[in-house]
Amino acid sequence: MPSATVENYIKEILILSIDEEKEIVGMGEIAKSLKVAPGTATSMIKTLQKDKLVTYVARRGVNLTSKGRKLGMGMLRRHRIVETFLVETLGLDWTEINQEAEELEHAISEKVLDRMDKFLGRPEFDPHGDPIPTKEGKFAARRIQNLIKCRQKEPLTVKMLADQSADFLNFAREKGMVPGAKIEVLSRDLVSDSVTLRAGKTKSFTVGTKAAKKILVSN
Amino acid sequence: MPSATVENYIKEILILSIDEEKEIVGMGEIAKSLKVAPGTATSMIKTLQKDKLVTYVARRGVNLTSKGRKLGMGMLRRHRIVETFLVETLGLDWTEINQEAEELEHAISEKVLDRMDKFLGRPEFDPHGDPIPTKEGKFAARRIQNLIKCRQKEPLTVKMLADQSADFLNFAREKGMVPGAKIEVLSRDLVSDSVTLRAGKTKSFTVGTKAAKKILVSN
DNA sequence: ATTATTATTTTGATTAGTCAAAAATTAGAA
DNA sequence: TTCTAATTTTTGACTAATCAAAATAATAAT
Repeated sequence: MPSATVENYIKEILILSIDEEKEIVGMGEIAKSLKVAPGTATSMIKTLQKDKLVTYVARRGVNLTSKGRKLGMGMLRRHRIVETFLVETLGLDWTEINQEAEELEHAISEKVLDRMDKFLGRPEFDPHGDPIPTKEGKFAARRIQNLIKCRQKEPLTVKMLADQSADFLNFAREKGMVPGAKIEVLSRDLVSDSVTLRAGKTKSFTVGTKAAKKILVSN
Repeated sequence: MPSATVENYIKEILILSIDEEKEIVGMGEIAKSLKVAPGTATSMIKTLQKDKLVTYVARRGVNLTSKGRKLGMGMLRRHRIVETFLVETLGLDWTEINQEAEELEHAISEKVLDRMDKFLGRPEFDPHGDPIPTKEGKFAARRIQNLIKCRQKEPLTVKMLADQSADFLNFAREKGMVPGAKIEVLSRDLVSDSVTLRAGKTKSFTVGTKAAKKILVSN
């Protein structure tokens, strides 16, 4: 049985490699995202290598083995099912669930996880719109994402508005961003903290990144 | 924040002191129930003492301080709410929940616990019939009832047999209905004047209402 | 091509929790 | 009471995970 620490390292390496769309992850990134000293990461990676969860070339980086990838996907599955449960069943706010899930994901047995999954109706996406891996470790085909992460200059469909305040919903409707509407991201600029987009055939407009994160779309 | 290990020691000391109805718990008992070497228990107790969770006199035994008792009751509360959730919501069998709860009780935040408690309707007893401490660390009073009045399809604990005749006591013992035994009422039928029940995991059987009134149980 | 900067790895220490086995103490039996 | 047996405490050692700081290697800058 891998320890909670091992599970965290593997999950983090998987997330980093998905986010940056590359196989090899640098030692610095790992240490930084797990908030440990760089030397700690190095020594931990060596034990992960002994356990055949990663391959590692000194001063190059780390790569998940298929065993490691399987474990990582399992952790992502746990994490996201737990998050979904916290929002759907217990009514927590989706801004506070990550922290909670971070603890629970290590404590929950395969059996309880499966029951929870069943209870929730085998959801495919978590409350952030991220896909929940299947038991076999594969992602569901479509990806629900926000306007910061999604690809640009591609047709997208609004799936959900992750802010239920009347102000926000009114603004969204006014601009034509209702669930089901077709929109497109024209450009993004993190310096000016803005995203420019067009809904349907209307005039393009610009929103801040905070608002953009609340607009969930699928491709 | 106490570690999971500390939480386990304190919970176990509380359980032992409740079970045996005495304040002071011996080192041997602690080591045995936690399955650690005796020396390990001794050294751990010393750190618990430094944290003011127990008082300890060498070669005498261990006693919870009010701080320790509060923590212990909190753990019992966590454990029992989680168990209730596993049975009520996820449909696990009440024979397998202890192990699961043992892990989850350390990972669950106060907030999630409270939401879970609310979701379950603030239950007073767990699936084993043990009382769930309140947030203030007090037990709800147990309700002692006979098999006619008690609720069906719920685990119950035999408390007392209200007929001291040898015949009746022999019959009861033969069926496994000794004080402390876990039983469950499967069905009641006043027309045929009978109550069907099961003691532990044995085969179910049926008794008349007159006998059923003499079997006192608590939930 | 050197030097300066940045990233990574080593080294030596620390903490929590554990065990095995030796030493000490208490309790029980003769 | 005195000796044996059981219990408890001490001691020394070990593992997992961590950090700080020194040593090393790779990258970027001049």
